[in-house]
Amino acid sequence: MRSKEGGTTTSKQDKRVGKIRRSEQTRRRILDAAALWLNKKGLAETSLQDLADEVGLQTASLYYHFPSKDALIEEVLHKGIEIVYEDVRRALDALEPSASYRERVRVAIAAHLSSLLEHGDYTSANIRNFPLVPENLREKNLSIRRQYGDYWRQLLQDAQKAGEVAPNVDLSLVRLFLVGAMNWSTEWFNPRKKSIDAIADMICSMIFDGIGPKEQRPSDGGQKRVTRR
Amino acid sequence: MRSKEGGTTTSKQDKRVGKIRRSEQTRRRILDAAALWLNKKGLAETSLQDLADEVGLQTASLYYHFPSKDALIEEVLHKGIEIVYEDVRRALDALEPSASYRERVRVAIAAHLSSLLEHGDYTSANIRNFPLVPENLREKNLSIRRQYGDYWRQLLQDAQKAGEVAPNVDLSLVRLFLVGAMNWSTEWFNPRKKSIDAIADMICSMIFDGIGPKEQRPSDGGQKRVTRR
DNA sequence: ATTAACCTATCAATCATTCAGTAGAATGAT
DNA sequence: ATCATTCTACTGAATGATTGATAGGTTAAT
Repeated sequence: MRSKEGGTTTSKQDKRVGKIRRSEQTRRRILDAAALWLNKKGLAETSLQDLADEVGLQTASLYYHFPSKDALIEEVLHKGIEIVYEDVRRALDALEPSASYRERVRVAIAAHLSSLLEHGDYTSANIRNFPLVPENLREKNLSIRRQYGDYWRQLLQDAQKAGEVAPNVDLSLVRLFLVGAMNWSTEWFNPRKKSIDAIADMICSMIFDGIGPKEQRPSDGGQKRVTRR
Repeated sequence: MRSKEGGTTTSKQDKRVGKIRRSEQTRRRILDAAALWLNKKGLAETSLQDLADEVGLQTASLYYHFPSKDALIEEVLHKGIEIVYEDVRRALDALEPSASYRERVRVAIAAHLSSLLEHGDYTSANIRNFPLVPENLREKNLSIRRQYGDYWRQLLQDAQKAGEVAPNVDLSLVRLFLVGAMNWSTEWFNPRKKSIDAIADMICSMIFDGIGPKEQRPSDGGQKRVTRR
């Protein structure tokens, strides 16, 4: 997020050290407004006029901060996955190394859902708009999307290697299926009905144990088997 | 599909009995073109100009067949779910009454996927555009969507009553999860990689048996338990 | 001769974008 | 401390292109 461009703490003749550049603020406000509108109305019904109104500017002023509408949208979309990716990775990194893979998957699901449904509009704006956004806007998104996909792939592979996923299971289908189901949650999620953690729990046991009737299964308490080698 | 309006076989002064009205054909072609564009480009980038070009008409001519763009889009969207709903119901009705619920679910999944990925653009146009389409276009869709949801709800409830789904499973989450995952398949499905039937099979056993390692599970052959009372 | 099916021409509205300007803050020179 | 200059952040007006939509005319089949 604070990576590119020297930005606030530039070296040469930037006297306002601790202060944030004024334009940085409105730039951010424009992006926020765009994420909001993209998420609520979709790209089809998000005009620069709408964004300018939301921020309290003239449409022409947006061009001081962004070279084009496409560039603006692109940045919102990029932030979208970047945020999910970071959230999920951070959540997994925070786990103890002894955590089972089942627990890891559960945490990853919860983090993805939380990022999608609670943390602002960027993530959901991305997920909801990406499928039908013009190709030229998608291009810059593809690389980081692939990275995120690989991250999940790796997680599931490790789980399988550790014996926590049956060896005959097609991981790529599991991944697509799981991510798809999570992404679709923007369409039905209602925070007053069920918490994200509860949903993540249920999805996890559904994925691992299935919904079929259990036969004997000696009720070993479940997740604390710590199968690492 | 053939419900409203007397249509082709009207009573009074309609001489061409077996023949299809000329306008019916082009009307259909317009709808087809709309479904195609909606699916490929999305509503944002589907203009009446595009549709007219695709069909070989002038944009003004579209207004002979439809009162407005909204009405045209609405009809495409409506046909969308209508088709899935019918496909799934037909597939289930074709099963022998002795079929297990697991088999029923498998067939329902296959039918939904097939309708979504193989049978023309209407279904996928609906699924992909609905989330971000303006509200006034969604209204007429909601009723039939709810019906289709109820249909799945009923199927899963029956399965649970019959003992083929564990009693403690939250069916509404299963349904939302399953439908979401299926609907997302438009984003990744590749017919050359895996057939729809194969995918349906895998999803089904994933949902019922889970991906976790199997313990003893006496390999009873599976689906032929016929639990109908 | 009537009607069904489509066309030409045109409409106002909205779209993203450009450009010339400007108020006010920051800067530098005195 | 004062004044002139430069730069930042924005405005106002206008651009051409495209949008959905309307009105009136034309053709072809019955």
